[in-house]
Amino acid sequence: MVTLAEVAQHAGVSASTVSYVLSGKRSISASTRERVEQSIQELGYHPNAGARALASSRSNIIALMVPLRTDMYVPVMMEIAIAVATTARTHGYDVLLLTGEEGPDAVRRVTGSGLADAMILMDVELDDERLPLLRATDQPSVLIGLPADTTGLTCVDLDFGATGALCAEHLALLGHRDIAVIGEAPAVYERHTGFAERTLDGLRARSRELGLRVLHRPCEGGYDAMALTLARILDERPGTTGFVVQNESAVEPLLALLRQKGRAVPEDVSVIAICPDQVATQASVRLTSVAIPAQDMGRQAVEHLIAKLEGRGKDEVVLIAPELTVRASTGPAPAAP
Amino acid sequence: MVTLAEVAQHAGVSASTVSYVLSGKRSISASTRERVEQSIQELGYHPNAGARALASSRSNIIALMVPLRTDMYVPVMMEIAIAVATTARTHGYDVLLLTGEEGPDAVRRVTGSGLADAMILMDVELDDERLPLLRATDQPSVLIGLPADTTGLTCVDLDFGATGALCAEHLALLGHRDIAVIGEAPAVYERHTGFAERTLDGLRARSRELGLRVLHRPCEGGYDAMALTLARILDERPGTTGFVVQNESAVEPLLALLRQKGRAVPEDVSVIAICPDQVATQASVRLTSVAIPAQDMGRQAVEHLIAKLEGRGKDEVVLIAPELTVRASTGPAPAAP
DNA sequence: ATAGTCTGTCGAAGCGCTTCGACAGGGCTT
DNA sequence: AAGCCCTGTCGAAGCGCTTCGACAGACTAT
Repeated sequence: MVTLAEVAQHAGVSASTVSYVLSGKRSISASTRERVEQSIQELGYHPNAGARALASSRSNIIALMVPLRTDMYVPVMMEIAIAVATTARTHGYDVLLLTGEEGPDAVRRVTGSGLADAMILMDVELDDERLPLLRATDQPSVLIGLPADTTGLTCVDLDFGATGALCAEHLALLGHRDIAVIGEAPAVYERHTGFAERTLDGLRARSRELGLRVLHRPCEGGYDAMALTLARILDERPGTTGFVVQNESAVEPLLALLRQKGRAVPEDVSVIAICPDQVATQASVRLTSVAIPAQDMGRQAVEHLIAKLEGRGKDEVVLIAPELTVRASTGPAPAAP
Repeated sequence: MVTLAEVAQHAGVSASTVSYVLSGKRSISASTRERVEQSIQELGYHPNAGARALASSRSNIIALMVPLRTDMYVPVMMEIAIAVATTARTHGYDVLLLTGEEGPDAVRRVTGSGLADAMILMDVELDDERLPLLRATDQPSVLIGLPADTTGLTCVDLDFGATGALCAEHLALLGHRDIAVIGEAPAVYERHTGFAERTLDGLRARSRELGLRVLHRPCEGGYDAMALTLARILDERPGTTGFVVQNESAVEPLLALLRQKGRAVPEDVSVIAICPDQVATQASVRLTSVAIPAQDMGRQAVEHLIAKLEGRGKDEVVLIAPELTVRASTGPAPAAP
């Protein structure tokens, strides 16, 4: 293992000079800088992370807490995680992957040990146990998701309220009057993650203004659950012509079932999905959808975190504006029979 | 920040004693141990990761390199990553998330800086640029996947050859004679990741023994690509009655298309998927499938890595035996017309 | 010419921990 | 009773880096 001292000796300067070349915190003459950089190259020097962390009390590591359960939006989580990792690297940070398993203890461990300089939390619940800890520590953090009380916190999330409203608007504009919302699995609502409720609230509020009737049904993914849910919806509101689906694993079953029942998409019924673009374009019908901007969320979370680490940046809630892309699954409501 | 020294003072012992209580590397009397543990509790002490890494030259961190591209098996990757993280924690290790983006440089950086004690690589290509580096360093590593040359390496993977054979056997046993393999996107083959080829080789070899005719077609996911691929297959081999699908995003489109063409599953055609169980059970038909044991792969990779870190454990290739679960998508071949 | 200001470099301290050798004291053996 | 070996504890060195204050030398202002 090559050390700073060896580089210094090789370049004929003192250790501190090498350190300053590396950090740029003091001015160094062009000639020495070159000599040092040359030596670093030749010897293949890499600063020792532990020593650096100890001396500077900054680890250059960001902790990312991902949910342990994988009952929803797995590709989204993955995409966020990857976006976080790549964005962090462009700022010279590495990412430590924590699972939700340890819960609040993980927060204590990370802040206590100086393992990471800051953290990003995903899958935040409305009244998350980790929040008091985050507020108590002076270590910067960013949430991806929105808890009930955001005071003293920085949060990044899709504006799910606006997303719901956008869906309502689109369907209303096409002349639909009775719409159904296929929601996440009941477990998601019980866990109080918030985003599902916010979507629904936004959608309901806008629907009221536009005169839409809304029926909401949570739904486990899969064919059987969807079949049951759809049957109930059509039983209760046979005139339903618009569907908003917020559950990746219900999308394809829904399309198959509609097909099977002889209801053509988009001629007879319209379907909007709230899902990543990839899902929308690969479905059996190219879906009109509101995208979940996973990359953007990950990237913004990191940018805000870095801003806080550098003393810039304040607590704030960043809601990303939803965008609806019209594809082949929505069309004018059929004339009333 | 509480330090070792403060704990020592609080407990009325020396710093080294506290250290030995923590590490258990020397015997400590029950009474002092208790006193020290008490102090640790009271003061809320967490050892400083940087200092520990510097002094012991072990970071207690495992690096995990995940693929940057997300063109395939994303849920599998995620599941593996989570399994790695949780298993690592049970052994006292944390996980550093690296993306494939940096390529070989990431390996240099991690080994050079002592950021991690060991690494796990996913998405290994047959002739991966990172392999020479891994062989050159004395830092332990485990691959998830199988390169062309495994000498000096430890690898964990599903036995895709046996997986292919298993699919062939199942279909042959049911009386099918003409089968088609819907493979991964062409890009996957071009990248030489190996697993797709191995599946095919295993399947072809067993098919030859069993007298099956095999048609292989790579396929981008999605409805349109699948439609094209299926049309070509049925054009070339109209008598095809068995499908093996190794591409998550082709599964549902295939089922929809078959339905649309009036070919009933499993009465007219049988479909086997090579995919995680979750996908198989949530599809519009409950799919007979060979599971991709993501959790198991992640867990085993960590176990082997830990073994190497502890001096036990040797270079070896661990192939996980595939298991075929019969569900509702396969049945006897229809009588010849 | 003198004092004052920069610029570039160095030496030394110290970050919080692990670990090695030393050693006091108690229990054996002989 | 002398010598020995354990067991449990301590002190000190040192891991590789950052950073602070010091300072030599070159330059500017008076």
